[in-house]
Amino acid sequence: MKKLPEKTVERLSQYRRVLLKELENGKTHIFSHELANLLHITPVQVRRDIMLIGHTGTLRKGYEINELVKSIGEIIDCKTEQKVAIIGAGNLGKAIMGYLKGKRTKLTIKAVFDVNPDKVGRVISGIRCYHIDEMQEIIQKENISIAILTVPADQSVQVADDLIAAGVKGILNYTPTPINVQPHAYLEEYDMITSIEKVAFFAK
Amino acid sequence: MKKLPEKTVERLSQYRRVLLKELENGKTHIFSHELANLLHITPVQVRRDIMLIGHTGTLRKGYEINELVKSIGEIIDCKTEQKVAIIGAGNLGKAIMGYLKGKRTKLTIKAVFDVNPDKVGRVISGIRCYHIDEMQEIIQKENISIAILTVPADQSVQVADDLIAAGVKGILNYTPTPINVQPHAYLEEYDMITSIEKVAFFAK
DNA sequence: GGGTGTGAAGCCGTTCACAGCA
DNA sequence: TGCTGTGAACGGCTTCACACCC
Repeated sequence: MKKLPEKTVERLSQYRRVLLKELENGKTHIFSHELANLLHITPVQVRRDIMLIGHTGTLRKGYEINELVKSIGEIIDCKTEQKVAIIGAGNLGKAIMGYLKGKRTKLTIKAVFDVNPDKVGRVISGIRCYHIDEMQEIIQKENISIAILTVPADQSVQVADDLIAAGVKGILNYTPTPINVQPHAYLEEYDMITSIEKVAFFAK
Repeated sequence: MKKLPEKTVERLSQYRRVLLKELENGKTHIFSHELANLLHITPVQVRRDIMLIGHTGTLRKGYEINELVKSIGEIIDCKTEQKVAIIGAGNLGKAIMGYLKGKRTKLTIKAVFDVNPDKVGRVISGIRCYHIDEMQEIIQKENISIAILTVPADQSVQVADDLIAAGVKGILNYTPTPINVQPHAYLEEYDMITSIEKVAFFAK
């Protein structure tokens, strides 16, 4: 499989989610323009993405939803379970735990880390909270490969370095401070303040 | 001023934030490569963005930080204050309130809306929480132009329609359900689950 | 020499236009 | 006819390469 464009990967994740919902509604087949409407994109885009994962569509009734979901899973899911840690048990960290709760994904949150003694040792949304000093040890022991950073801005660089040193392969940084990682690791950064200012700008 | 690229607007927001921090540290001038390093991007990118806002750099010592911050503000800030509402006072909504708290922006959060009776009528992070049934009335009365959507997925479409009907000009949708808006309004969508799955994919 | 400003080239992602198939 | 699959054109953003200036 040649490399998939980033945007295609994002959309595949969304396709799968709406397809699963359609399955629950009893639908078995779907046309590219139907899937496109659900996500407010173009049918060509949908067909192009599906083409890229090598799933060749079907005969007369569009795509067979079950098959398509399976094809997407074969592409974007890891064969082995991927373990996730959330660093920072503040409001954002808790929000993310809530979102991932009971989702049909191959991702499992194994630990959350914080420094607040009221949280350390407790179980939050079903996830055990450890002190951040134990982070590297637990990440290695549990073989956690993905980390989501929701710590205060001034700590993100240090924490990110520790994460990479502990062997994490992917970091999602929700901190406003940019970090960087070894080239063998993947980094995605998202800054809410920037997004809000962007909306404000284009809303003028 | 011709239209600015979306990506440039995002970076301008980040430039300003790190520039303000540098000012606090006593720096008065900065080179494009220094600013670039702080954000892990290229110096050319920085110069190109600055060129696009018409701020022509300075003599020997790089850019005068004060001037640059002012130029950015003139471009991305509205002359008049822009008012923001957060719809949904869950963990994510509270996280956003916290981030915007005491930030030096022209944006002010005027209200938060929820259905939970434990929250309605209370003041959360300094912001008054109203019942969502009052949303349209208050948005019009307060002249709120920007809304941030953090409600449960099944309510986002209805809420978005109500927001647009009430005259909101920009929506930032953190809900996993795609919405759409009249062409005169600006919409930005961000789906955390998708981002996590994307990181997981590229971390393999 | 070491910085900025910028036309031109390159890259990535989307859309067009159309062939092919049931 | 109405859908899928796809080469080719297009557009936006980034990078290259270089002119210019202190």
